[in-house]
Amino acid sequence: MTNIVLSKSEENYLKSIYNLSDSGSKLVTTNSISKILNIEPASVSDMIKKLSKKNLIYHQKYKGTQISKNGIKIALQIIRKHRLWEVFLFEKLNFKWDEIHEVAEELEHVSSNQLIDNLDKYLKYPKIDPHGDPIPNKLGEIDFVDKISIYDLNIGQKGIVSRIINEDEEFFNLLNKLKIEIGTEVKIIDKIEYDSSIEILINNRSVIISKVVAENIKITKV
Amino acid sequence: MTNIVLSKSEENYLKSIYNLSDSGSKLVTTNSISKILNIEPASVSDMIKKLSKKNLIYHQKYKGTQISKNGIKIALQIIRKHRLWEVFLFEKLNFKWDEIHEVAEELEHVSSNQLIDNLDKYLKYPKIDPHGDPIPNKLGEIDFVDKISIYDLNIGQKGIVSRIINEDEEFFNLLNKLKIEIGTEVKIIDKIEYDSSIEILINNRSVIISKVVAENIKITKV
DNA sequence: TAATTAATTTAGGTATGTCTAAAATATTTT
DNA sequence: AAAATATTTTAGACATACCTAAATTAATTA
Ligand SMILES: [Mn+2]
Ligand SMILES: [Mn+2]
Ligand SMILES: [Mn+2]
Ligand SMILES: [Mn+2]
Repeated sequence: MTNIVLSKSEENYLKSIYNLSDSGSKLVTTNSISKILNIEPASVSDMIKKLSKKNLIYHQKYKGTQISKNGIKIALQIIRKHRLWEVFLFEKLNFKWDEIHEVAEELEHVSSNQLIDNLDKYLKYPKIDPHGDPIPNKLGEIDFVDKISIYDLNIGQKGIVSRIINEDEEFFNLLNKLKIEIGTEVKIIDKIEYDSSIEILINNRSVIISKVVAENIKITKV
Repeated sequence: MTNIVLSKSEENYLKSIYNLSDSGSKLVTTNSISKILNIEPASVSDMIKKLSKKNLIYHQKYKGTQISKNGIKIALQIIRKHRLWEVFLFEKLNFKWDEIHEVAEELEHVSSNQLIDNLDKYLKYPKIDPHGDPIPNKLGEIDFVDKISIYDLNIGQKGIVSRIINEDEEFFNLLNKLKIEIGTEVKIIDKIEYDSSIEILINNRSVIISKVVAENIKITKV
């Protein structure tokens, strides 16, 4: 139980690498990390060396980076903290959908196990965060996640919105406008060939959403 | 309303300088800052230069440091955050008296005005933290604080415990053992000349506490 | 396959916040 | 008022986490 202490930077890298790797399965490129963290590739190379030395990732020069078992464990704990804080901000402090992510990005680095476990209990052990993302438990166990988006449905099919991928403010504004939230039922009315946009039915209103938007809204088939 | 962004270090220095200065009235020595932050005097000198340049403190070489009006304003906001988080941890997350300070020391540096204002509202605008210290409001206004300790009472006088100065774990353990908390009534039975300790009555039990302990428990005269 | 382009790493540099050792100044003791 | 001691500052280093520019390697295109 030797609890390694990582810097805020190291934690952010680890979380990003985990997210980019599809839960640890894929190799991650230096450039992709650079883009997601807004840090130059040269600096990413530096940090990759550092995390490799700590055995949190494996790295082959010029080939790519893979997160280690231990790295995954730590990444999941950071994600757990991030999502629990998001629940807290949303449910208890009345933050809006698009306001929680940025603050959680800071709170996730406060390092106290007691803090996060008591918060978990206080929130009654939530299974998902306000965007529908699953919250790992204390042991790092995490629920299955819906992989089908609105874009994958056929005409006539129905789905319940279960997860919102993108956390941009712009995207949330659009969802608010469309009155789409976790639990909303959608039905595919038409698929428009011309620009791959999709006509859907929400609460008996018909709207057209672009392909990108449709792909960013995961659903459970009904 | 140009909100200056300070580093965690700068914030900690500013808070310490404010605390050491008796709310801004006294000059603060480099050594005293060094001791309280556990940082070498040479490093403190460096930071003093930095904060001076930002006009948060005034400094005369070899003479001492005074916190500026602006510095006080910022220090009070950090203290506000610290104490509100302590209330949250104590009341909502069931932390013990002696566990809250360390975690609040980290949470106080999360920089979101919305976060702290919503937290304040959620906690129903508490006036004091779990140690009895007053919480500055959004404008930095702070209530009068009791300056009389148990040690200052005469034999036969009564007081209500209003504030606990020291935040050491050891000290809290002692208070728990003595069953002293905020609101407890104490009455001075005797003053023991030999070692300046004091015999007091708590809930009809008589105990003897040392001078140091008596000085660290502030009271309101009854 | 050779040339070009893209991705990645290395080399060398900067700001921040700390340190130790030495110099400068202030305070206390004799 | 010297001398001794204590406090504070300066000088020079170091780790962290970034950067830009150049070198290396890989991938793509001609
Ligand atoms: Mn988020
Ligand atoms: Mn983060
Ligand atoms: Mn405290
Ligand atoms: Mn602090």
